[in-house]
Amino acid sequence: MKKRVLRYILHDNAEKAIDLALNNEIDCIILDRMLPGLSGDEVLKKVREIKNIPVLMLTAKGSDQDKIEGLLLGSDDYVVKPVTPYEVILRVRAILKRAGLINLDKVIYKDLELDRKYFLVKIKDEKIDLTKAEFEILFKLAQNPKVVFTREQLIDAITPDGTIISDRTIDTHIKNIRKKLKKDYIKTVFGLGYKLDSD
Amino acid sequence: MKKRVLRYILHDNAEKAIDLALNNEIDCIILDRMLPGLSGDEVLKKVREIKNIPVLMLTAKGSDQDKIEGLLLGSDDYVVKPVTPYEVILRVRAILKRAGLINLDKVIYKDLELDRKYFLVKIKDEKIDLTKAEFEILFKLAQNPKVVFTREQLIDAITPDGTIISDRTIDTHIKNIRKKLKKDYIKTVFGLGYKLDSD
DNA sequence: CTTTATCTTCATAATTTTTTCAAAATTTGT
DNA sequence: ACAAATTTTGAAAAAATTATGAAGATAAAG
Repeated sequence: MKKRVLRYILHDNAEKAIDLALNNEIDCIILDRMLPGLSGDEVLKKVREIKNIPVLMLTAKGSDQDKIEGLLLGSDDYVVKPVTPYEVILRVRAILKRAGLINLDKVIYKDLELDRKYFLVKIKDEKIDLTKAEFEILFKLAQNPKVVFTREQLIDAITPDGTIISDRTIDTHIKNIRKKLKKDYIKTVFGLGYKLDSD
Repeated sequence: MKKRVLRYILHDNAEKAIDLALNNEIDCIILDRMLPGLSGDEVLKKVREIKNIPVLMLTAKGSDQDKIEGLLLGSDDYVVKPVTPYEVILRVRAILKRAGLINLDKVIYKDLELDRKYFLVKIKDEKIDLTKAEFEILFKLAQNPKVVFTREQLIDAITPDGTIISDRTIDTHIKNIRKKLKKDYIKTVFGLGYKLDSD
């Protein structure tokens, strides 16, 4: 899949938002239902008449009736405020995946490339064979580079439910991953865990 | 996360409070259960019918039954009076964090930037490596710049429960932090402790 | 069933961090 | 300026954490 920049609209003026949406290459719209001027519903309708851009509807109202209305109008998903920024990100990712704009099974970090679909690890076109546990750990790290993961979090990535295994096991997996990727992508953060970072 | 002013309601009249909550951009409500006029529970119910604003319930009743009631009605947290102002602040911060309105993991002071999520310290885009104890101390100082912290308070920041370690240990940590950040952000207040301040 | 690969644990070595200590330097109040 | 109290600092001991090789346990494959 071609690499691409994701563009989005986040605007406090309805007319301008519509104009931007229709006249630019936009991948996703996060739409607040309560805009000054036109309502979010009207914006959605106007945009949809012309272009079929994925839309995440954001609203303060929380009744089921509202949910149904919003989805019927054609928004691709619907969240009720207050909502954490992280949740919004998750929803947008899901929408973009559905629309085929991004591939969540693939992660690239520097010259490292992981693909869950084919269970493949490449480093500059050179294939690396990792075991399942090793792959899952590296994938989790690569999904959020620079973020520190505790051993417990990494255990969650390799055991489905709350199976109980020792923290030391993660150390061993990390050791083996490091040996297979010659360069040391994984940095240990003393007392906390591991992260994927070069510096 | 965008910087923003936090707005709150603290009012002695239930009807006015409801009116204010519904017709203004409010981020959080601190609600006393015993209001003249309508009860706090009723206010909460009325507000929640329309808007989903985070609510901290404040009450004199202390039975478990009350706690359950309050939470069921939809308040996000619940404290029993008497309560210190500081505790209220802590609770509100926790609520706002949960609601995604503030990010407690990040602190910025002048050209100093701490991020707990990435366990990262930057000073004007230059990364600094701190140990866990050093990070916790600097984080606590940076969270409340200009506030003087005793060595005992700083010990609390690096030891989970009341582990007993010497005051001199803090001196050493401060020394090491100062060495790593070249500029001296930390000012010692003779006879009291340390604070983060330039003047 | 046997063999092989993978996962996990364990013990020890290596590393890093935390804490203490004591002498030197600084600050404060008289 | 002096004495008392407090802080700074470098060095070293103590504690905690991580790396590693080897070996046992488990699962997968032939």
